[in-house]
Amino acid sequence: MRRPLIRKLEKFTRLSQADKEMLVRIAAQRVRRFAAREDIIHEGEKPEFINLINEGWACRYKTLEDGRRQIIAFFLPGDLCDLNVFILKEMDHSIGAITPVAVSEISRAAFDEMMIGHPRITQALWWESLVAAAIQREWTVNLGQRDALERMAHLLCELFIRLEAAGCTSDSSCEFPLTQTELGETLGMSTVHVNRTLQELRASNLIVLKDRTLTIPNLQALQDVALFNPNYLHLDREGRHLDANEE
Amino acid sequence: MRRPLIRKLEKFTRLSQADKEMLVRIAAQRVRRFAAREDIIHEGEKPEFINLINEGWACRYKTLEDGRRQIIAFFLPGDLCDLNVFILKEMDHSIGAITPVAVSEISRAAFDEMMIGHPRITQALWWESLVAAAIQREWTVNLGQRDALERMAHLLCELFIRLEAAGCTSDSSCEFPLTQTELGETLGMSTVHVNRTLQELRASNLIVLKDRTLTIPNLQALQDVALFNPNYLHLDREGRHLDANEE
DNA sequence: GCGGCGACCTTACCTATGTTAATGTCGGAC
DNA sequence: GTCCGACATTAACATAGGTAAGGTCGCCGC
Repeated sequence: MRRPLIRKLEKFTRLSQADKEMLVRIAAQRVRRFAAREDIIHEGEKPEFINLINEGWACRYKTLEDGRRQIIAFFLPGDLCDLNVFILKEMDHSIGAITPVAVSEISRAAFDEMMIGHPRITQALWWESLVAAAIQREWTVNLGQRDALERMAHLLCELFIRLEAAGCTSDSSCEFPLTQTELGETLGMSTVHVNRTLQELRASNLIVLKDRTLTIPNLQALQDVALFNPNYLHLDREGRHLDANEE
Repeated sequence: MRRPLIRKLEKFTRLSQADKEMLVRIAAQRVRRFAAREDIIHEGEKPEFINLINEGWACRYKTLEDGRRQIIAFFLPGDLCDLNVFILKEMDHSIGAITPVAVSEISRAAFDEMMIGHPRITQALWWESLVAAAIQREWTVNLGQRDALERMAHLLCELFIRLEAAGCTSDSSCEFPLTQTELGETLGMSTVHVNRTLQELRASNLIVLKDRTLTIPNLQALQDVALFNPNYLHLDREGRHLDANEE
């Protein structure tokens, strides 16, 4: 069985056996499953748990009064929703499943226990939440400055690299469940233009996207058209070059 | 002397006298001043402190290789830069002064001391960082879904309400130091279009903007054109209706 | 087997916003 | 007092991307 959270956190720091057991235990209790398109939590509800995505893809989204919808973030396997959300009185956005998902609910008590007894996990979770914030900032840059082609390319690079960190890719391919409508809601463009843009990336041999599978034959080339700089993902562990025996 | 941080945190919770003294003490040590346009910290540097803006406006920004610049967030008096940034190896963006600013540097040690001895402050700082994340999400929605007029109106509403929470407004006016170029870099539009959009808001009597002063004669009306919903700022304190004696 | 539906693709046309460039205004340096 | 730079404004024109409409295909329920 894959443990995407552990795999991801180890990009940041080494975890002890006890740390890993703790994380497995946390992820095992209170697992809920949702069908594709189902809401995990809805705007206005009181948040009671930290959600951890174990399997599948989910997203944050927000809907304006007049129906326009914006996808604000994607949650991939191993992603945590919001450390400490329970401080807030109510959700200001919704979280919905994109594919069928398995989610672990982490209670306030379990979270506090972890923070006290496992300083390395605490550090690693801080890191993961700082990275999540950095991703959100990069999306701001993406929407504000890049044109449609760059924007799409950037999103694909990011998702691919994040999936890789969670151990959800093989070679240069990954599952890719997003519809063109969802891509449009993410990138702030119409489905028509999403289609045009994907065609353009295909025509340049930058991507192969078919049957919910994405292949990126030359990631560097795609990064180049996206003006993609992976530094915001903070995946380079302190002293990583010393750990030749990994990956 | 104003204490915008204390004022803001009290929107979330009541602080004890000891809490307030702690915050004053923290804000007093290691104060640095920067001129307008100067960088407080630059992309690539190692973050060593949490920065607290005491006076003036600053911003996060990021520059693409080809020179395009996106302003990612504004820091107003009382805003903290990033809890726990020192976990990261290097900054993935820069923070620059917009006006002359006074910044308090909070060391890792001072931060830890506060976390241990002052649980209410800890809670309040968590709240402030969750709100900062919510603001970043709302900017994603803003750039993705709203058109130029809505986008500008939304930004103005947000800034005004945040300044109000920090005690930096009087009646329906506030200082407003942003140039049209900066507004463009924030909202992902050209300066020409920023100008057109401001003219339109002025013509509808939604704003008065002159000599670096912004007046919003009817905030509700501006919120209506922006499709602005203040819930993401989480300014309504638990049981606020019980505290009739405030504000 | 048929009707319906959702994902996807396509075309033709239209508009919000960008680009370029000229002009205006104001405050500071000398 | 004049020169200069920063900022604001305006106009004329260009284009990226939106809208509307329709078509194809595969899948599911009955």
